[in-house]
Amino acid sequence: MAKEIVFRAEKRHAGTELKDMIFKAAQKLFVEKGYHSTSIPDIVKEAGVSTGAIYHHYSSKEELAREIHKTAVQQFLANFNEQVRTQKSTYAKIRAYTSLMFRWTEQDPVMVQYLLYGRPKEILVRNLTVCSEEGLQATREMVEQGMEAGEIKTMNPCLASAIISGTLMRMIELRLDGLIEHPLEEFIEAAANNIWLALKA
Amino acid sequence: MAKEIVFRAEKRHAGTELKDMIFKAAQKLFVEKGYHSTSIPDIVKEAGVSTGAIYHHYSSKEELAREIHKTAVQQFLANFNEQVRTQKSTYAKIRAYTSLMFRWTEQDPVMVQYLLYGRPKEILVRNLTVCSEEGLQATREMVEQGMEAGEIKTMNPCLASAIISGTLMRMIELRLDGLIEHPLEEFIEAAANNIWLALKA
Amino acid sequence: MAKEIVFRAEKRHAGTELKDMIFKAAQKLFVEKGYHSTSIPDIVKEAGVSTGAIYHHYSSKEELAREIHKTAVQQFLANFNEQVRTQKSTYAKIRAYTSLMFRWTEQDPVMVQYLLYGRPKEILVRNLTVCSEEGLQATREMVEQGMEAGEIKTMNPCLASAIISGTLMRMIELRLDGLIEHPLEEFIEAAANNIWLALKA
Amino acid sequence: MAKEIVFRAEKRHAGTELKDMIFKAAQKLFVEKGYHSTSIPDIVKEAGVSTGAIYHHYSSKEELAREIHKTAVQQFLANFNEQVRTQKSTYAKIRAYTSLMFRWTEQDPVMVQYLLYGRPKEILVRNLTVCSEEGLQATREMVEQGMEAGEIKTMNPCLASAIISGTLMRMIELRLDGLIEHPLEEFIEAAANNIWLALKA
DNA sequence: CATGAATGAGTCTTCATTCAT
DNA sequence: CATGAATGAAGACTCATTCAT
Repeated sequence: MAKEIVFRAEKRHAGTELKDMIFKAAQKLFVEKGYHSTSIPDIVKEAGVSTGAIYHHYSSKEELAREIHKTAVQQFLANFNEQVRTQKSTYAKIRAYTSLMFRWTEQDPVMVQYLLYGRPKEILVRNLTVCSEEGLQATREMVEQGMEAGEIKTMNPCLASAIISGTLMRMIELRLDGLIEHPLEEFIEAAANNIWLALKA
Repeated sequence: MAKEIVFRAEKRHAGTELKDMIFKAAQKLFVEKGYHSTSIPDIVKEAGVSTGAIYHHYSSKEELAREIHKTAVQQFLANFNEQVRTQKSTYAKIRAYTSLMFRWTEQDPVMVQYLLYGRPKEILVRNLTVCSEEGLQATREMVEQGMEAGEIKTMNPCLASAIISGTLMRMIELRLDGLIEHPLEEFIEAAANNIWLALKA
Repeated sequence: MAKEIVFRAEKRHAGTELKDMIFKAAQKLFVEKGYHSTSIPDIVKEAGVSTGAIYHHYSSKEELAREIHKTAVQQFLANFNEQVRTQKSTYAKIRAYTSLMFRWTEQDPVMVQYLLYGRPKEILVRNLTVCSEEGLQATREMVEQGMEAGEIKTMNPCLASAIISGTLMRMIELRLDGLIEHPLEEFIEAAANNIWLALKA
Repeated sequence: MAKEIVFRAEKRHAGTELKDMIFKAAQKLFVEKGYHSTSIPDIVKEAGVSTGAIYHHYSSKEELAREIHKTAVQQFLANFNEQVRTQKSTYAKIRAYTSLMFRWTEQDPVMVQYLLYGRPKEILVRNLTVCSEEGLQATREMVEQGMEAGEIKTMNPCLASAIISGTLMRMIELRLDGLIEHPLEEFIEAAANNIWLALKA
């Protein structure tokens, strides 16, 4: 329980410090104020770089947003593969998934917020959060394997996925909004167990 | 089961047809393209009214968005009070809640979408969807009464609420995104039952 | 000295109270905030009438301004003819002119302000205040008669007029701006006498 | 008398040519058409720059107007200090003041017009022309020193100031309005002398 | 006569993006 | 690589004016 869990956050393009400063400043502002309310001048100020520098590293504001999104997704998937997929039983997977998301939220709320709210509705063509798209795939796969193995009862996979990801996302949302005051780590056990009650064969 | 359920959508200020046309056009566009990507000229075109008419009825684009939001919330609460609160047992309430939201989604997806995604993050100060704020209150109350009555097991109320509203919201989201192809009505029974498994004493 | 001096301010179009309310509200606002910063809605609020009423009585905002201007000029000329022109000696005329303007300022600052600042530069084609145009004529005539009579020394009539009207206007301006705290009546004697020193033969 | 008098008009921020072009175009238009009747597109056309350029150099139309005003005041004060304050006798000062204003009017009527009419009534909070505020201070000081030195008779200083500045302003006004057809330089001698008659001890 | 909802041209301003230095 | 002045299309909003009731 005391072993350190490291959340993957690979360095982007080593050597380009400026690019990283821009990335972080933009990520912070996009989450804080939203994509449209964040102007290039805002990022310029926050990152302490010049306008030109931004366009040197990203072809447009949109690409910058997409890049941040992509990074969030990649981190999510890497973490999921490493910590969730590797589990044997479905229950263990659900517990690991819960643990992953709750811990990550406490550790890097900005990134998780981007994953949840960064719904690039007005940016990207498709209208899905990470948790709807890549996260959905991952959750669905987990559910279907669980059913095949007879660990999860026969039910509509979408419903099963919705119970898992819906509950987790909602808890995170409540925590980020300040409506839950305790660290989410305290709820890992209970959340996973109750979700399991709804699904188990 | 066959009795017609009418969703409350009271007419605003009879006689002000234009106001209503503006309201509906804006609501549609805000959901479709998002608040910031919807310009006043867009609304003008969609509603077939003049720029001035919009500002005659709403003091600003923001107030227009707020008004739409408020209406959505009011309808939600009215429906909730009428259809859910009146139920006796907690299970019946959860079932009624599920039924309400799933049917409503099929009947007026635009309004429900506004309730879910209309998260006026960049508009209002607080960052909560209806389902986080008013909806949260409603769900929480339901949960706490259920616990007092011994129908729901003792657990963190936030978690219990998250299981209920998270699952419902996620199902609706998947449906609105086209990832669930069947009408949500088909899932009322199953969703309510499985949520109940996670909560019952 | 105690006899009541009445400043002419004939009623406009007896019977149309509304027109008068509009006139007064507009006059007040034009002086307070300037022509361009006063909107029709502003006048509607101040006068407590409807938009339509304004356009019923005046064909446009500009005409309203012109009407106010015209009225101010007419009052000025009527007062001038009655109180100044009737004087015998040039000194008496200057004294009467000074008295007229200073007393009027104390009695109806709004009207006088309109006369001075109401420079309808952006409204009318010509760029002259009352005091430049009609007032100029009046002053000039006074000056030229004084010269012919040998009371005023031979000098450029424009310069003579400028000394008279310039001094008076400046005093009024300082008073209206609050830089002179005593009523202008106290300065009638001194102002007239000193102006006279600059002009007398 | 034939020595060239140079009116101070220091260059602003060398290297920012555009800023200067904007400044001059706006100054011209504000004088010609008034602040409110001059639109940003008007300035864009007149200056031959882009909209953005204006906002790159000035934060708003209002700030632009204020900047022009400030510059006019600064030039006025610099000229006043250099040419008027340095004179020994009060008569010499009045003569120098007259000379300064009349010559300046002929040389840079736009700037002087801004000083006189640029009354930023609807822009600034206070309602005073340069000649009412900074100019007033300057004139008043001159008058009070003259009285202390026994050169000007004892009288209300406001009245004395009004005689001086009122006469000058009025002459300039008449000249700018085309009612005086000769260059004001021809009137320096006479104006100063007659003003002096009204004030001398 | 009076009303005030409706109009739409025009206003100031912002901001993503480019490019000469 | 980096800068930031310059661009201009597009945005939200205002307001004088009209007209059906």
